[in-house]
Amino acid sequence: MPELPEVECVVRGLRQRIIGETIERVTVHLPGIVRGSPLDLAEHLPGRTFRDVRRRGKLIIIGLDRGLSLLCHLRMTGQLLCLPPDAPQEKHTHVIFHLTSGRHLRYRDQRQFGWIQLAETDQLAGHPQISRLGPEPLEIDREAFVRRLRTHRRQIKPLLLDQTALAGLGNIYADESLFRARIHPLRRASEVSAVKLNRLHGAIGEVLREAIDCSGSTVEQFRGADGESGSFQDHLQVYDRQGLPCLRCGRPVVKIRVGSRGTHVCPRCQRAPRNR
DNA sequence: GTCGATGTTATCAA
DNA sequence: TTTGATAACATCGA
Repeated sequence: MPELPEVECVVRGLRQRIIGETIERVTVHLPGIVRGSPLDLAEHLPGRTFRDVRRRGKLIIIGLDRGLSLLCHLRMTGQLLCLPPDAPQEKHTHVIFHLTSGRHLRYRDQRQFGWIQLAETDQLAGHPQISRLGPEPLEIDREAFVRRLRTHRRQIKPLLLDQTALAGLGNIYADESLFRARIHPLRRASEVSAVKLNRLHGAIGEVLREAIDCSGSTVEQFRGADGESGSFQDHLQVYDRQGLPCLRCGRPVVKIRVGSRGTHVCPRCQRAPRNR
């Protein structure tokens, strides 16, 4: 669930709530969630203070004092929640950071695909999770975006989902962006016209910004850092609208499979490539 | 009960 | 270079 807009909202929420807070102790209930040694958390974190919270692609980077950082990837169902200590401990709560104010920073993850990792702040640039990421879709300019995409012969949707090509898009916003740009997801990137790639750059920026303004999409169970839901799911134009009329032309939206991902398209607005 | 699907990504084989 | 399958896991709906 959490793609760039959702992760951005979590980051903003955390920024409000944990900067300046100090960690008192850490309890790890499911060691598998922690990359590296889970014992390191309990050993190195007490006494550290949160300095800043950033995002790179879908990765959350939490800076602590004295040279340490905490990386967190939510993958499918991860949640980072900053809550009062008396908030009921929900199912699938795997790690709890007890803060000196008494509040808790809790990591929850139903499917347990996400992870937390301790890293040295000055080594972050070379960290494999970070160094291989493509450009930020909200920062790359139009020319560079077009240049970058059209060098690939791949189908455009799997390319958009490839975090080394562009960092932060997931299934929902890939479908929404392609719909807005009126590009069929099976089109080879190298065969999409410059006009349409330009339009795609604009569409991605629009849809991501709108989603951030709506606090993200709560499609399954996404929630921000204080447990709030997003509302962008009410603005989705194709995602999960199979069988419903296209908002542009009225023809039914169809769901197909692209690169083994469920994919939503309007067959009239997004013309399929001839071959296949 | 069983099957298929679910927003992510790493890895392996073709 | 690109693709497809598989796997990690829990849950929901048909």
